[in-house]
Amino acid sequence: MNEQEKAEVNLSTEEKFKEAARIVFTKKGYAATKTRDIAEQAGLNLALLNYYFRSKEKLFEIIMIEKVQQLFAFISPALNDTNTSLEEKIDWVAVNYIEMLTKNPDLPIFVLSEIRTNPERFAKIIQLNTFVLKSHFVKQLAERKPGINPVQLFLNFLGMLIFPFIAKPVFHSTSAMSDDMFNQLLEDRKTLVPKWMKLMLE
Amino acid sequence: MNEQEKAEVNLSTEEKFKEAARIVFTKKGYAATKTRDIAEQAGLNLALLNYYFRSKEKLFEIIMIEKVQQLFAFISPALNDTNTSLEEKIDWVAVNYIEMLTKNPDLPIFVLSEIRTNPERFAKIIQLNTFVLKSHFVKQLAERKPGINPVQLFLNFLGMLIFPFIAKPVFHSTSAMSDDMFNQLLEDRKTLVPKWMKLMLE
DNA sequence: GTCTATAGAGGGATAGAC
DNA sequence: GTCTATCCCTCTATAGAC
Repeated sequence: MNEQEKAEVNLSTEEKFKEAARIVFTKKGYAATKTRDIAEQAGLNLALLNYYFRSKEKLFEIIMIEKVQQLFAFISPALNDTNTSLEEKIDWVAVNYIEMLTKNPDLPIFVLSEIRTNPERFAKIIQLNTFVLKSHFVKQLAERKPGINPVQLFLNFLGMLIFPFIAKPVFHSTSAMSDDMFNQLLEDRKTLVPKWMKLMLE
Repeated sequence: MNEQEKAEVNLSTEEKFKEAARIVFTKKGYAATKTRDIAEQAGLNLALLNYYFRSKEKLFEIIMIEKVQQLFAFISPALNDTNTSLEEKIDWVAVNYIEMLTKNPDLPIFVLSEIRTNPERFAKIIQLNTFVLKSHFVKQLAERKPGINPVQLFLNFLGMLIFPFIAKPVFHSTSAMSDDMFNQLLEDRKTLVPKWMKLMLE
């Protein structure tokens, strides 16, 4: 038994539930997830879930806060770095965001569809103004292209990074593209997206 | 009572259920929708739903086929028109797709998240190869930019059109943007997206 | 902390009267 | 075709033994 296996076995009961909840909630969404699914995934007794987290709803909120952070706050420090140029931000975010999303391909559609289903719940979690829409990155966009709403360019940037992951299930369900082809496409995007963004800035 | 009101009142019971189901399924998703919600929305007795459609699942499939058609097949004829240039296709699709999605803003995230939750179900519905990935549009992209996978450019095009609607709930839940601002942004996109696409083709 | 058993509510579906 | 009443299963949550 290696160190990682030991670590997994030695996870606290609470942490085992959270890890199981991450997997099941992300895959099925809140409404379609049964507490029994989570207990089974965790290999633990169902009654313990309520002992540790009081309710399905409370456990979901814990996971959801994590996931929203992961999706939005991941790029926030880079976007707000006052010491980097617009081009440097674009290059860094494209590569690192695509890598993070490749490891968590269901993350965007999970978070965005749960927000749509229950928007009120998320007003408190997301501080979009601070993190993103008033970021240094958006200020730099506004300076570079004064005639255009910087949100337009920001949407293009995020869209070009995130949309392939949103559309992925369509390719999959139709067998229109193999996993290898899709991964190659994403790998190419790490350099292509910055190239296209810079075209839009000229 | 005007003609339209008459038409609504005179809808068949079956059609009233379908109209109610469109609204509720699209807003909440399959798992979170109760058959009682649909009956209430339709102003009809719950037992009738099963009389007409046998089950929630069967009613959902009927609505889902419609919605998938609406999202994908809407642009298919334009993309497969052998008499129009690449630029003409881009111009037409951008304007008309944004207009259709403005009337159905929940359509993309609804369809894409249901496909993710249950991919098998959709293999039969979507003929992506024919409709989209092997379209005349993609062939034209491949000819224009021989060095690059045309799917990359196609993803950018669809992403720039669809992503704002996917991200809309985020702006909304954070009150980061008013409805008017968002609509103006979409209106501007009808000419901006074609402009950006043509930059990528040079 | 962990288990079994079960309460209690919700939701899909149907029987049967009209 | 449409209604009321209700079946019955599933799911969340808790009581209570260990």
